[in-house]
Amino acid sequence: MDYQSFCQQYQPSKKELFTQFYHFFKDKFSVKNERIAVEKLATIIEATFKLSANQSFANMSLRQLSKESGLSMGGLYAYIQNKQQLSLFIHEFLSYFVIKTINQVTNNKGCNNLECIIKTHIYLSELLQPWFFFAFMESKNLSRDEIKAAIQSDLLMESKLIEVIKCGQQEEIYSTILKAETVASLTKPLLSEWYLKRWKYKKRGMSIDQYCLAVMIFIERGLSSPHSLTELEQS
Amino acid sequence: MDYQSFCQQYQPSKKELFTQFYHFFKDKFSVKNERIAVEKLATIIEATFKLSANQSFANMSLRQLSKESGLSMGGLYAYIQNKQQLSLFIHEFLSYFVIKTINQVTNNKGCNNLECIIKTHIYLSELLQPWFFFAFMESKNLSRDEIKAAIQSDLLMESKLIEVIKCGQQEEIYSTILKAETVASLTKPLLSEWYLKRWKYKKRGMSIDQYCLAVMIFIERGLSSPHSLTELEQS
DNA sequence: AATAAAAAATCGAGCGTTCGCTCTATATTG
DNA sequence: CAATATAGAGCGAACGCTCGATTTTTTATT
Repeated sequence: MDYQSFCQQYQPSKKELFTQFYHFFKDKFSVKNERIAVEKLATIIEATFKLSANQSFANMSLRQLSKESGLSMGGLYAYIQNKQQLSLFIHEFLSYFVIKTINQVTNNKGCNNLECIIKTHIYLSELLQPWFFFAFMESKNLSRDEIKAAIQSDLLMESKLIEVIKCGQQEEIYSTILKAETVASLTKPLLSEWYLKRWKYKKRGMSIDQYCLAVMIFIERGLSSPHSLTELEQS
Repeated sequence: MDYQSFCQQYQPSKKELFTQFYHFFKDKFSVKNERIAVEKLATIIEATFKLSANQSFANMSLRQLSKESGLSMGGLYAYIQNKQQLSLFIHEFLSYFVIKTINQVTNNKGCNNLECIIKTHIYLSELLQPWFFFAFMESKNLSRDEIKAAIQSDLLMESKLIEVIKCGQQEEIYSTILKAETVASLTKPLLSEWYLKRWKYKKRGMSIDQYCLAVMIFIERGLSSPHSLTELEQS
């Protein structure tokens, strides 16, 4: 599986994505016309990502947002009840969408190896990069319960990682020096790295599939050389 | 070297730290009495960390800050010219302090191996955890030039990592499958992980030296088992 | 197919509040 | 008693948000 084939199967169009978004929070919007709502929601959310990336969500004013998304203040408030709900919408929908996609992928193919789980997450974070970036950087606005809900996709990911690592350890493909839980915890920031520092790898000319390959090598054998490993075995 | 011995040599007392802070920006403060200034600066900066961690720097009002630090609005403004300068002070001083300490450590001992560099950074980020956390999460307030200055310590760290990895590759201790630059880029988020998710490892009962050991094993050999490596060599 | 009535969607000036910040009066210090 | 440090009410600006007026879209009727 490479990024291109993943896209063909799982990449939603903008319209599809925000149609799902609309239905997920349907009763919260005063706008009943789906066609209009989906279109406006897309511009609002994308404007939110743009402004938040530049100046953070807290520093973004709703006047700026209304200007950037081409709506008036009143028009904006047909889609949100208040500012912090906008942040909540993004967190909640992303968590829902990630969980859904991960379950889809792991059910469809026999996705019970480390490479598949890791690629799925990195590919997904590429498709929804602004969402992932926002969710990581703007979690301060949430209450305790809201955080708990938004973190579910993260916990699912971690449990999937632990599962396949433990499996590999039982089959003696993987070392048991480090606990599976520890390896999973150290793997996660390698996944976040891709959507947090995307400009860095773009600048460096590293493609997403090259990055995935590097991460896989890094996790599965690190810096170990044939030479150094014989020493390790002796100790 | 373990954390305790690092602390004995490099941990500054609160007073020492903020005395350095005071002198670094001396001409920017209207308060001339060092004893008073150092004490007040400590409470202001620590209050900033506390409030920013809860609600982000942007959502922190200066009225909250003055209350939390026990000063009036006027008193507060004897130490800062404006709100965003407070954020800038923290970024600039941390960068200065990190560069200074890394240079100290790498000069004192022959610190030319990966373990020493990595431990130095993790230990330092433990000593100054709120500073590192703040610098990571609150970089949006800075202008382009200010970012460029604040990022210097990061670039120094990366270049040190690349240096020792290349060295290990030349000595054939380390594999050359991944470029040293790539390994360094993947190593950095493992260092950030410690100060970004510190509660997670505290909850799990993992000490800082256990974490360092895990990171070293992860980087130097990943999940490779004796069994799997013979396969790798054949391919 | 044209048109009128009803419903839905949008507008934007205006409300009360809070913000960053200032400045003079007061308290503290050497 | 100077010089220094702090207090906190007050300023204009910008904030989140509301709500009656207006425009756009849908529905009903000819």
